[in-house]
Amino acid sequence: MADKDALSPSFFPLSEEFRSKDYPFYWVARLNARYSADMDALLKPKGLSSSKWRVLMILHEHGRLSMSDIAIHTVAKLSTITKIVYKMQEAELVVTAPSAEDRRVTEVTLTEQGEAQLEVARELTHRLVEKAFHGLDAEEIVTLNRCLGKIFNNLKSI
Amino acid sequence: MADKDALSPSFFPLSEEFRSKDYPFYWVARLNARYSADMDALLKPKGLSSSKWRVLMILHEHGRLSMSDIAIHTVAKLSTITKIVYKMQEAELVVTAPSAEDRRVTEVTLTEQGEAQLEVARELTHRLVEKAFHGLDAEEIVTLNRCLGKIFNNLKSI
DNA sequence: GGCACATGCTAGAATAATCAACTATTTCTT
DNA sequence: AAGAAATAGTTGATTATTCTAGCATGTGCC
Repeated sequence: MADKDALSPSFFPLSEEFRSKDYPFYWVARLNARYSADMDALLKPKGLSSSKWRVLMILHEHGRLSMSDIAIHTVAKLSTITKIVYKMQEAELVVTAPSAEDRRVTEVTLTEQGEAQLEVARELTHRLVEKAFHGLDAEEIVTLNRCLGKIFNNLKSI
Repeated sequence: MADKDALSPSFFPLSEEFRSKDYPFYWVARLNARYSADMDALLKPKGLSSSKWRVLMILHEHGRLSMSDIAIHTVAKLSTITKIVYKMQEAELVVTAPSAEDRRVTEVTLTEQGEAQLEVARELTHRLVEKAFHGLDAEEIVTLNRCLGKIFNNLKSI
C-alpha cells in the first residue's frame, strides 16, 4: 500500500483519486484571486489596486529599489512593473531616477504622499486581514509561511 | 508583552515590525504568480494556458458544469469564463449547450479531445508538481490545505 | 582602446481580464 | 395570469498584463 499510495495521493494530479480540494495550488489560486479581488474593491475608491498596493508595501519595506527588484518581489514581468510605476509616478506616489552607479538602472522611491497613501490603504484593509486570519493562531501562520516559501523556492530553482 | 504583541505581530500589516516575508498573502501571491507562469510556459506549446488548464481540471472532476459554477471554482468573473470557454469550444476541448431544466443556464462538458488534452497537460506538468512538493510530507500538505481553505472561507463570508 | 555580448529598461503591439450594458429566462408577488 | 424583480449569460468597450523589439549602458576579452 505504502509505495503505491506514495505515488498517487489525492493531491497529486496524475493520481486517479485526485481531488482539487486536496491540491495546494487550487487553494493558492482561489485564495489569491479572492484576496486580490477584495483588496481591489477596498482600494479602488482611493485610486489604488492590489498591484499598486504591493509596490507600495515593497518600497516601504526596502526603501529605494530598482524596477527589476520590484518585478522580482511581485513576480511580475518587468514591462508590467515599469507601466505600473510610471502610473504611480503620475499620481505622485513614487519618484524614479537613474542610478548613480549604473545608469541603466531606474531607482524607485516612495514620496511622502506615497507613504501616506500606504497608511490609508493599511487602515482600509485592516478589517479584511483581521477577518482572513480569524481562527488561526500564530503557530499555524508560521507553518503556513514556511510551507509556502518552501514550495516557492522549489519552483524558483527550476 | 502578550497583549501588545498579539495585536502587532510581524505578519500584520498595521504593525511596526511588519515584514512581508511573514505575511501569508505575500507568499500566496508570489507562489501563485510563479506557478501560473511556469505552467503557462509548459502548456503554451500545446495551445493551453494555466486558466484553460484549470477549466479542464474542474470539468474533469465535476462532469457537466454551468458557466457560473466554473467561475465560482476558479474565482474568476463570469464574463472571463464565458470567453475562455468559447475559445476552448473553438478548439473542440469542450461543448456548450443550454440546460434542459433552466434554459438561461449554459452547461459545459469536456469532449474526448478535451480529456486527451488534459492527460497531455498532466504529463507535461508532472515534473513541475513533483518538484514543487519536494521536501514536504503528506501531513504538511494536509495542514497547508486546511489553513488555506480556512482563510479562503473567512474571506468568502465578508 | 575597441568589439562582442550581457544587462536594465522602455514603448508599441498583442493578448487577457474586467467592467458595464444588455437580452433571455425564471421566480416572486399580488 | 401579469408585471416586477432576480438570475444566467453574452457582448463590446475599457483596462491590465504580457510579448516583442529595440535602445542605452555596462562588462569581458582580444
